[in-house]
Amino acid sequence: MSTAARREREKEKRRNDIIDVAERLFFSRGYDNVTMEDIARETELARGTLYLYFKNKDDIYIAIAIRGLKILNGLFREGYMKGNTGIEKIKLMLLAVYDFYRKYPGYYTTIGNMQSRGFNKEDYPEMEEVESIHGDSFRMVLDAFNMGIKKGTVRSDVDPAKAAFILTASMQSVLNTSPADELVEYAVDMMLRSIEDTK
Amino acid sequence: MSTAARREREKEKRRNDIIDVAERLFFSRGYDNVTMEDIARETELARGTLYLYFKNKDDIYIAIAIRGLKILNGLFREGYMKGNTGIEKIKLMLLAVYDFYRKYPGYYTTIGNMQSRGFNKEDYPEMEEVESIHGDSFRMVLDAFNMGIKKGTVRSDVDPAKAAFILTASMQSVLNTSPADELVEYAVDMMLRSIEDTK
DNA sequence: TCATTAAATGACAATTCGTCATTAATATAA
DNA sequence: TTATATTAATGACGAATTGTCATTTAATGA
Repeated sequence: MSTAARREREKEKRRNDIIDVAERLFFSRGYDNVTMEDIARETELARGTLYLYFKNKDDIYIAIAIRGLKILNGLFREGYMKGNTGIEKIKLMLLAVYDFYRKYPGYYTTIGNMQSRGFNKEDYPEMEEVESIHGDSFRMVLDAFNMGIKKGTVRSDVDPAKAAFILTASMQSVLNTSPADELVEYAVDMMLRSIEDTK
Repeated sequence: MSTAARREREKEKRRNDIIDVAERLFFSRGYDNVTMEDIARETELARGTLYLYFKNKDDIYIAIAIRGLKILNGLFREGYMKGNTGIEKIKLMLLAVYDFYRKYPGYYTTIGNMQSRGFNKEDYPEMEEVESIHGDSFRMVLDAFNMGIKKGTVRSDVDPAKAAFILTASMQSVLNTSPADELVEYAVDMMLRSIEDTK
């Protein structure tokens, strides 16, 4: 009776195996220097088979980015939980991005590339999930701002949504420049300084 | 006697014509949706001829980005000149980026794409020029910081190099999100607030 | 006028993509 | 167990596109 269920599991497993192989290859050689043939060879499948699991090469790339986004989102959540005050939560979440960047550089660049490619939901329905995860992360930053303002650790004249948006975008771009630790710390301090309530 | 010189001019002219056509196509359809054949057709040249003027498709793309960088650099210079104090120069240069983004969205995204592709100087010698223009722009921001610190419009505990770097990177990434005017203004204010001397 | 140099051409091989008719494997029913 | 139906996998194929190079065309100047 559970045949169908097992089939489903196996399919999921195979899908994941493909992503495993693909991400290893993409991370080491870059998107353009990996062919579907390469992925097929390493997974010991025929090229055509890959297309039973993914629409095309981009589709695999998005799947990898989603894995990364989930990890990043988890780190965000940790930061959010650990921080006691609003401003502290914000700081820890900014540092979480840095942590992610260092621990998972492959995922980091994959996410960046995916964003700049601008896939649309019509062609790639998984982009819904991307948006959803992103929204979840953003909501945490927003919450931290609101809490900070209410409790007086964040300046009351700060617009939570705008500031949350700007801070996360800025953090991202600083990391895109492959900066030294020192610069990142400095950037975090600068950002916090611009929102901190110092009265 | 000036035959060689004229030849040189004509060659330069043709090169520019190719860039003209290519940028029109790239801007309207995006890099991946433009073929060398398309560019050849519109320039009324054979495909092979394009390769006499450019190493390959990426090479054309870089040439377009360089055009954009020169324009942006000019806007930077304007802002630098117009501003009376250090902080004012900084503000005007940040707004110059925004101005560039609005007036030349095609160049803006081309530059962004080029950066994320990470071309190296060995394969693409023109990347030297890219670096040089970039360095020139950066130097102006840096100068403005130094002046601001000396004259007291910028906080004295700000590290000019780091802050200059972070500010420009942040501005760029905010724009990458296709923001509303309102958000950009807010971002500029936030950034300035973090470096302003308010004593 | 004619030989030399420079510019342009387009046919070619190579790469890689995504499809699809066919084959193989697995599950279900008799 | 055997036959049938369903699901999964295959790889040959056509299409698109890239960059090259031997050949042709045009321009120069002796």
